[in-house]
Amino acid sequence: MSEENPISVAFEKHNHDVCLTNAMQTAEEYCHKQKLQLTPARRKVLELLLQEHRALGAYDILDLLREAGFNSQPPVAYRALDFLVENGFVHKIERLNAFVACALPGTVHSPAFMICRRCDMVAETQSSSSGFDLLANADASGFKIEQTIIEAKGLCQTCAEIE
Amino acid sequence: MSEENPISVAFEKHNHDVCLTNAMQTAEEYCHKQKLQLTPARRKVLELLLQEHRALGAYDILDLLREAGFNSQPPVAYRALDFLVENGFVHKIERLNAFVACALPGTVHSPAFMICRRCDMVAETQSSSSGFDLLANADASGFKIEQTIIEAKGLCQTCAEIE
DNA sequence: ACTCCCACGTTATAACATTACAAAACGACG
DNA sequence: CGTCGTTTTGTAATGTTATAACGTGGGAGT
Repeated sequence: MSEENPISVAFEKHNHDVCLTNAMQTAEEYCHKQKLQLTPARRKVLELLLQEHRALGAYDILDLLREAGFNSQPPVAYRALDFLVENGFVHKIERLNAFVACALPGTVHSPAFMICRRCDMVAETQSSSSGFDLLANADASGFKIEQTIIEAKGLCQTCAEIE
Repeated sequence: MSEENPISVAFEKHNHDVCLTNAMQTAEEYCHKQKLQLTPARRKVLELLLQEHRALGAYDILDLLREAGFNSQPPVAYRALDFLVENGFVHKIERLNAFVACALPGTVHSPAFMICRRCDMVAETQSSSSGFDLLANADASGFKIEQTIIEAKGLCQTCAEIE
C-alpha cells in the first residue's frame, strides 16, 4: 500500500525517517505557500516532536532545544509550540499537558487521540464524528461547536499483552 | 416534566436549589451505601461546585474553602477533588484545568462537555458513542480504551446571540 | 488498649504557562 | 537605499496548577 494509515502508524513498525522527512517537507511547503516563517526554533521543535510518536511536555522540549544549542527560556518553547499548533503541525494533548506532532499535517481535520497509559504512545486518528450524540445535543441546545477534543486513555496492544 | 434534561440544564433557567439538593442527597446516599466518608471538606467542595454550572479551578475552590473557614493548603482542595472525581460526583475539564459538578451523579456514564468560551458555562451530556470512528479505529489497532474525554469548545446560544 | 486504615495538617517544591518589555530581523514601499 | 511597520526573538520575572513527603489524629475492629 502506498498510503500510510494514520490510525495505526504510531503503534506499528514503520520507516520513521520517511515519516519525519515527509512531514518536514509538508511543513516547508505549507509555510512557503502561506508566507509563514518556519524559523530555526520552530523547525527544531517540529523535528523533535516528529522524532517520536509520543507527547512531550513543553519543558522536555525546552531541554532538548537547549541541548541543540538554542536559547532556553520557556517562552521560546511556548512560542514555537503556539505557532505549530495554530498551523496544525502539532496538537496539544490536554490530558497530558503535552504536545505531539500531527499525523496528517496540512489537512483540515478534527483529530482524536489514543493515549497508552503505560508506554505513553499517542496515536492520532480521525474523529469524523458525524452521527455521534454530541452533535445532536449541541444542536438541540443551540450550542455552536467550534472545536472538539477527543482523547482516549487506555492500553496499546503491546502493553495490553504485557500486563 | 418530571425528568430534567441534562443536555440543556446548564444553559436554561431551572430551579437551582432543587438541582443542588438532589445532587447532595444522591451523594450522601451513594457514600453511605459504599461506606465512603463524605467528610466536611469533601461535602463543601461538592456544594461549591454545585452552586454553578461552571468549572472552577482548584485554587478558586481553595479560596472559597478558606472563606468558609476551612484549611487553605492546596492538598486540601486536591484531595477532596480527587475523591469526588474518583466517585463520579465531579468531572475534570482538561482543557480548562478545572472542575465541574457531575450532572448525572451516581450513574455510570461517559460524559461529553460543551464549554462556552465566552461565559465559561459547562454543560454535560452523554457521549454514548456507539458508532463513532474512534471505537472502530481503536479496535482495529488493538487499543483498549479505558476512558474517553470529549470536550467541545464553542458558544452557547445566549453568547452566540450577543456576538 | 492496640493496631490499622483513612483522612487531614503543613511545608516545600515540582511542573506548566504567561506577562512584559526591549532588541533585532525582515518585508514593503517610496 | 532608508525608514516604517510587523513579526520574531531575548530575557527576567512571575503566575498558575499540581504533587511529594512526612507527621498527626480519629474511628472501627479485635
